[in-house]
Amino acid sequence: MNADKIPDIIVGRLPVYLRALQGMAEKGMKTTSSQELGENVGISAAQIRKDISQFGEFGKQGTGYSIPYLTDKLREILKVNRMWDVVVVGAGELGHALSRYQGFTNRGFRVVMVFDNDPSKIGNKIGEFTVEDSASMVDRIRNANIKIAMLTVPAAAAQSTTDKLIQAGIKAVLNYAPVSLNVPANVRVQYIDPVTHLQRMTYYL
Amino acid sequence: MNADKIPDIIVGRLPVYLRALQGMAEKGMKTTSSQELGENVGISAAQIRKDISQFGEFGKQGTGYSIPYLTDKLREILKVNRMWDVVVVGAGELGHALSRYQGFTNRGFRVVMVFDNDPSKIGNKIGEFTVEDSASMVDRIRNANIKIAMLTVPAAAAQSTTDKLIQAGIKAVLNYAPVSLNVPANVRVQYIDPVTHLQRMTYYL
DNA sequence: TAGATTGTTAATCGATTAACAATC
DNA sequence: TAGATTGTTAATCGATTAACAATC
Repeated sequence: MNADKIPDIIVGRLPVYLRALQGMAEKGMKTTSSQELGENVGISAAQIRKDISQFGEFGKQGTGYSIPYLTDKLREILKVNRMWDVVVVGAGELGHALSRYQGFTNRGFRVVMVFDNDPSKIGNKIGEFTVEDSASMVDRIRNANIKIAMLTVPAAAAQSTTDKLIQAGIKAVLNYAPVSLNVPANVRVQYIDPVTHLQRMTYYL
Repeated sequence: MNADKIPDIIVGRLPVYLRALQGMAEKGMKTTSSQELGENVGISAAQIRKDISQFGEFGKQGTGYSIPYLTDKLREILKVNRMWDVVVVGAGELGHALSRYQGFTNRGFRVVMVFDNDPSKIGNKIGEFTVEDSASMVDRIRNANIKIAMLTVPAAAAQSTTDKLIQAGIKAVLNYAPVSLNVPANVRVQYIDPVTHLQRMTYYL
């Protein structure tokens, strides 16, 4: 469990393994092998064994990996064996969809607040949430000790909103705005921009 | 322009460069350097020069890169100097948001059809679109010669829907369902699962 | 011109794969 | 036991960085 020099590229594959294992569990499977898991996720068996073995010896020769056990271990490693509170910033259609998404809770996350700076949106209901004024965002996030934000504001507002989030103590940003963000080294950003993903595929068409 | 042995990891960075250049152009900038572009996107200047030089000599010593010229070249390389028709499969909240997203058209894509298999959704209007029955999907896509799909169906339906899309001639799938897809080698898949992105960050929290 | 910055080479660094002893 | 599969090592493969001549 040499927890501190694991390459990010390995960390990035663990959630994919975890997702596959949970899918297998739903099908009633009890064990799997690096071979089978690899076929499921499109990664070589050798790499899967190598990745997993960075964190401990979770398999058994001859029989492979216990799905519930490996699932538990991965959840522990990724720190999703708990519930993380998340804020949504930007109450447009995408923020709306994320706020109501049912797929977070059984994977370690729950949306707890939604913000926007548009007076015509502030106060609106989104499911159980009321859209709050961005003006109170920094205090609200800091007081609730929230560390994760999903950013669905327009590109032009993304950097300035991020700066505020960092002031508020946010350490992880899932950025849906189509723009690169500048953040301090102790803050993580992940990017979701459908267009960059599409453009990456058109190259091959 | 050795167009055929470019590593995928380089191809994957080009859309990010392109996005940054378009942002710079909007600010009225006319030229940039590998240094400046690198700071913008968080990549070393050396790597940016190396990546770009795989495709030609697009810069000038002493002055850097012309933003409009490099933009044109990247659009050409990525084949987004044209408009790609895209289908949305799954008319839930996310499919809804994607269907109405205004950010596609100026970056090479436009949604042209939306499908669902839920009778309560078929026939509904989403902006200018009418949700069509998935039963007619294969024919409709093949007849329109569409190559790109965005998949926003539930996880349980994702693989079978993908199989139909491939039958229909789809060659690129942007998969929002939280599951790995099995596809032939000539079909590309990109994954967008907010939870895997979040889990990749919680590791460091 | 002098200063700046590219394109490219060589060196370094890191990731993946193949292979197999250990062992369930 | 015999067969299967892990964990790990060494070899290979690929990506990144540093450095600098070329040149705008």
